[in-house]
Formats: sequence, structure tokens, C-alpha cells
Amino acid sequence: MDKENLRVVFMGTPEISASVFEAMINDGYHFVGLIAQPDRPIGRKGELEKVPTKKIAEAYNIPVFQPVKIRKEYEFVKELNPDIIITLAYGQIVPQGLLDIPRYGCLNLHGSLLPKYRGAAPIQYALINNEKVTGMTLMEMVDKMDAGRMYAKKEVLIDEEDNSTSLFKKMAVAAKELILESLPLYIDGKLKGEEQDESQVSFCPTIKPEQEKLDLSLDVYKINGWIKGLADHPGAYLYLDGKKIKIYKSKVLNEITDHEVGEIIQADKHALIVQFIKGQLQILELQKEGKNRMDYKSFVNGNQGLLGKKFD
RNA sequence: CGCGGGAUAGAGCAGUCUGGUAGCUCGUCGGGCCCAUAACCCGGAGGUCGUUGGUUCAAAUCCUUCUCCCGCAA
Repeated sequence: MDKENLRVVFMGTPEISASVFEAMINDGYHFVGLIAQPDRPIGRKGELEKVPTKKIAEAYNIPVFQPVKIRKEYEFVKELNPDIIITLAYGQIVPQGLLDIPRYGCLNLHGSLLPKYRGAAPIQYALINNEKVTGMTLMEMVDKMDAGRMYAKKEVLIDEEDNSTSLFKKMAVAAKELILESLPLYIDGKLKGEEQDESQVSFCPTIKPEQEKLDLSLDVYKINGWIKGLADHPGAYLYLDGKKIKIYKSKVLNEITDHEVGEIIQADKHALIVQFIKGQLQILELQKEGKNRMDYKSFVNGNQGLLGKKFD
């Protein structure tokens, strides 16, 4: 394979995409374009913030395209005359007409070990479900979501301390290794690939804002999973005295169930502990609306009389 | 001008309505108790109350300017 003469288009938007994009650039791939989601206003002031991949593309003088609806606007890709398209977390459904353009097709880096966790939020769901292992899959894009032929995988171990932020970093590393190792083999036709076993398929749809509110009907392990899966952004929350309290870091303490669900059963300088179904959860870092994120000690110091109150 | 909360000691907060000696829970330093301790007791240090201007005999507190932080909405 001749990297210099291979015309590659990258499609991706967030930080993890930017990191892999830059690694490929530094590895010598010749990118003729970046396709990303449009810039969106970010923060309270509503200022436009360039998407992460766009910053990389501009630094290396790679043309950037940000169609509002790729489904309708993809004629420009033909002019780029790509040999292959690499996608990672682009954020829109890619139409068949676009998939047909490059002669080597379109490869997607997906954040799970397919066929498990097809869909938009595989990394978060691996944490929510307290998985011990996940990984990246390099696969062919087809018109059905994440259903294409798999060419290579790389496993990533999840440990107790991982949250969404740390796991995304691990996945980015795995994604870089996977694409840099596997792409030359793919181009040279040395990867025969494997179809997905449809009987093993599971899905993980986008997490909706209302799902950020923790569901007290879930057991303590699931609650802890959601907290990890949503940390550090956007954060899972419960209400206390009508105020939203985001919980960023916690751990399952035991399987004692002698208090009401949601009740604060300890609140001192040693620990902040809340009762949930099937066990008790120690809360380590949290944030009250209007306040900064803080550790449990600071929260307890500034909020006297927590003992016995209930989260809902 | 999208809506709302906030800025007080190293941390988290109360005090602001009703102007009058800077307070609470911690941390920290020193001492004590104890077989021992993250427990308990005694003592100390540490704050021009975010910024600008004003009202007043007197401003953390009332009026005003600006800056920054956070939650929501997009």
C-alpha cells in the first residue's frame, strides 16, 4: 500500500475522532477532506465553538465540510475523489450514495465489540452495564446501523475506577492502534473480515437528557453504572430538597438494605452514604445546581442536617 | 439583551430582608488525653466580605458599574 497516494476522507466530530484523525495524519495518510457536524453554540454565551476535528483539520490545512444534512448534501464528496473514507463518531446517518463513492468503501471505527452495543452510545452503555471488557471494532459501513462486515477488533479492559471520560481516552488509544495496524492490511486485501452474528446483536441508543436523572427503581449497581457512564459529562443527577444534585463519582459500598431507598444514612467527614435497592452507595464527588463540583466532605460541611433526608 | 443561582479565612457554607465587634462545619498549627486513633478535650494562626462608584456617623448588609463561576435552555 502506498499511503502517499491514497486519498482519504475522514468523517468524525468529537474529541475521540480528533485524536484518531491526528494520529493518522502523523502516520502519513493523505487526507483530502474532513466531514464533521456543523459548529454549534456552546456554553452560556452561545458562542460558536469549532468542533474538535475541525481544529485538527485546519492545523494541517485539510479542507473541512460541515453539511447540515449529509443525507441530502454529499455531491461534494465525489469531487474529493476519495479512495477510502474513515468514520468515527460522525453523528449522522451516512447515505448509501456516499458509501458507494470510494473504491475501497467506507470503514467505521465503532466503540464496542460488535455485534454487541450497536448504536450511538456504546462507550457509555458499557459502563452503565458494568462491563469488564469492551473494545473498538473496525467495520465496513452499510446502510444499516453498525451492521457491516467486521475486519478487526481491539479489546479494552474496564476497571472499577473508569468513568466515561477515562474510558473514552482508553478507547481513543485503542482506536488509533487499530486503524494504524489494520488499514494497510485492509487496503492490501489481507483482511477477509467476518459477518456479524445477528443473534448476538444488542443496541445502545442515544442517551436522552431525561435519562440523566437517576432512576431510583434501579439497583445500586445499575445506579453506580449510570453515574460512571455519564461522568464527567453530562453527569447523572438526583433531586434533594428540590435542587438538582449531580453525582460524578461514587462506589458501591455494601449490600445492606435497612433504610428507605434514597435516604442519606451517613453524612459526616468520613463518608456520604445513600441507600439504594440492593445496597448502599458511597458518594465521593457531587455538585449542587448553581455551585461548583466538590468532594463529599465539602458538600457535607456546607449542608448541615443531611442525615435522614431523601434523594428523589 | 434567553431563564435562574452564586462570589465572605486553605475548603464548603451562614450572616444581607430589618446597616452597628466576622460566625458555623472542616482543614491546618501547637498542646492534652489514650495501648492507640481518622475519636475526644484545650488553645492558636489565618478574611481590606469578587470589582467600581455612591448613600450614611457607620456598609458583607442599601443603590450602582464591571468581572468571573455554576445550573437550565439552545
